[in-house]
Amino acid sequence: MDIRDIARLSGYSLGTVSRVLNGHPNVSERARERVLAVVEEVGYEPNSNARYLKMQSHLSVAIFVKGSRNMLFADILERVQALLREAGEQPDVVYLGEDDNEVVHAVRYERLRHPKGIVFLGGDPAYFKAGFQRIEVPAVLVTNTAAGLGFKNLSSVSTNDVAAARDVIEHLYARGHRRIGIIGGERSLSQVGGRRLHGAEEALRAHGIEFDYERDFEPCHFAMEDGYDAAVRLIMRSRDLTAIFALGDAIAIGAMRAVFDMGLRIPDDISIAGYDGLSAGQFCVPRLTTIRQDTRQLASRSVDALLAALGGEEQPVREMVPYQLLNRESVCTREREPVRVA
Amino acid sequence: MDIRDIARLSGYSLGTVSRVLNGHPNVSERARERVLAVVEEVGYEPNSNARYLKMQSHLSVAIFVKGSRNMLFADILERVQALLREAGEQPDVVYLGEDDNEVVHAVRYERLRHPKGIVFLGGDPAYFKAGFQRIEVPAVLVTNTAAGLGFKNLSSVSTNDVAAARDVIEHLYARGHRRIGIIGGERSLSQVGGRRLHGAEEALRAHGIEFDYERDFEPCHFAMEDGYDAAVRLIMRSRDLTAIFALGDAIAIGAMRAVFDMGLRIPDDISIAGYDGLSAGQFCVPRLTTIRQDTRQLASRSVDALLAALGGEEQPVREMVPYQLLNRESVCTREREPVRVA
DNA sequence: CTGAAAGCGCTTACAG
DNA sequence: CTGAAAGCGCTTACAG
Repeated sequence: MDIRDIARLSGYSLGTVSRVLNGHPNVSERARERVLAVVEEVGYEPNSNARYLKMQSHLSVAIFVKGSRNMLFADILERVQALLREAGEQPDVVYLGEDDNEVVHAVRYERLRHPKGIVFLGGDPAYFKAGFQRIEVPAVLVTNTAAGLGFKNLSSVSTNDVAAARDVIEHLYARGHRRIGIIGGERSLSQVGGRRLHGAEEALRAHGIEFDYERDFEPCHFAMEDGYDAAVRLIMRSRDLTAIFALGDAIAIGAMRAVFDMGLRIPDDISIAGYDGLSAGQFCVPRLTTIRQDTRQLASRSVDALLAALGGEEQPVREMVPYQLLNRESVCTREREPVRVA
Repeated sequence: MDIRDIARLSGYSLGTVSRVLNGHPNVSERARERVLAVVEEVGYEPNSNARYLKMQSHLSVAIFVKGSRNMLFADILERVQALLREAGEQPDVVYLGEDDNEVVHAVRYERLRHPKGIVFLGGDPAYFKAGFQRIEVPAVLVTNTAAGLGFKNLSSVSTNDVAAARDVIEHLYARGHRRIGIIGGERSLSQVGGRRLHGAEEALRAHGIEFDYERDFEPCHFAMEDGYDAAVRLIMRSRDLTAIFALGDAIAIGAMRAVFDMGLRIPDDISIAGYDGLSAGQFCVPRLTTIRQDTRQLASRSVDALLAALGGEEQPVREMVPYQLLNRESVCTREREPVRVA
């Protein structure tokens, strides 16, 4: 069943059928109705390979997701897909490992399939800097920033990680915490973890506290297992910590269990703050105090930016979306230590 | 840069270049080397649309995932994708809502893209029964069974939900629990929830307990939020319950928080058992007692089955993969109630 | 508004 | 082992 059959069945030529199918203006109402009726009746679907071959492009947009078990991305992905579908796109999603180079994958994909646009859920600006000039279609980086990279076809929508991390530290500091440890991510400034770390360090310094990376920081992947191990290492090493800032909620949840297993209470012995606002955080005991990234806006602004670019808009968007500190139960106010007389 | 350029540059004809690219036997070693060298040098990548158009099919396999926030599926998906890639496939993943009809989507997709095979992560046999005859390529249903449907091109790899649920009840019963409530899923036998429910009911009956659906069952979606609400409703209604079997770990985690919020202790006042073996379960306090579905085997057996079918194997596989009851901390032994003298 | 024709970039019998 | 040719199912100038 191909377009020629529809032409035959409808009594019109192949060209006219194609025009109807593609919503071109120059077709009579009669022709349109007739063709559509036949299409409907026989359940015809155009062959996309022929279509894209002829049009020299893939009609679809590709979504690269960095880490299939990242719940934050799962959440955003769900919305991005729904939005894209509403806009008539049928997105392709490709999963990558947490440590994969998304830009290398995208370059290969673009050559192979010629998508009309790309969205990156997560990504490292360092990779973009190195290889993004090879990709030519509009793209948008979500949850990380493309500012300063200088690519006209790369938008970004993210949370202000530096400011949000600073807020977490302020929150902790205001509640009397002075010995604060941090777990998660790496020190690389191009990654989200690195920027959160940076914001935290700044806030600490503003209060006259120099953050000691050797003693009070443990890098780790964004997973519960890793958070657990990192928390154990950190606490064993720095026994006087009164609070831990986990750079992701999954990490925080693992850390909470670690603290419990070490016979310590949360938040009384050690307070814990997370980052992301995963829904799981509100089911923890105690509920996790954290930064809520606005997945709804992250998704909708990203799709808006991509659609605009697809529509011919030349100016990329570099947007930060509002976040919110969720003050829940895993952080307590620290009583001032009694002054000890020597 | 297309195949004609490669022909020109290599001094061979277009047909020979194509044969080299596709690994056909009838090409001289000289030609192969020369062509490959040129391809390498100019970085040529064949146009997949032209290729698939000509070959009348898409070279890839499609993966339909029912519910993008389902961590069990996320886990299986990761493995399935890796395995497929190792086998040289570049899978397409399509996300569906938890309540979508995956077969309708697959039929449409097949018409449009002609994948060479399909894997369904989750799915309702009732939908397959109604519409799967329209799909002609090999497919495999993961985590649910295709037995009894009679489709030669549909394999399935799943956990024996009936038996596993029965084991959960036995576990609870052996620890003295007699008043057991169940939350999650629906009563429809074709869905996994329904089958777990069925297994539980059977086990209870074997001990002379008739399960009261009106009083002791609360259906719900497989998410923490829903588990929370369902647990509240159930406990309010059936105050004498000593244990709750949540038909999914996400549900269980929500239920644990609900029990806590109602001022009850786990497992002392109410024991909770889950199903799935999500890694999050081991970070709960207390750690969740649950059924571990073997995601590794679920993934590898599914890919094996699909690859075999793609290779010409005509006999579909209908396989159950071993599961394991993880006896952790959320279920306690119930002391026998003291006999009350009237 | 409509039709006839060219051509997108490949693969694969068919000859040789 | 290699080349010339047909054709996969579409879209889109070009005429009319």
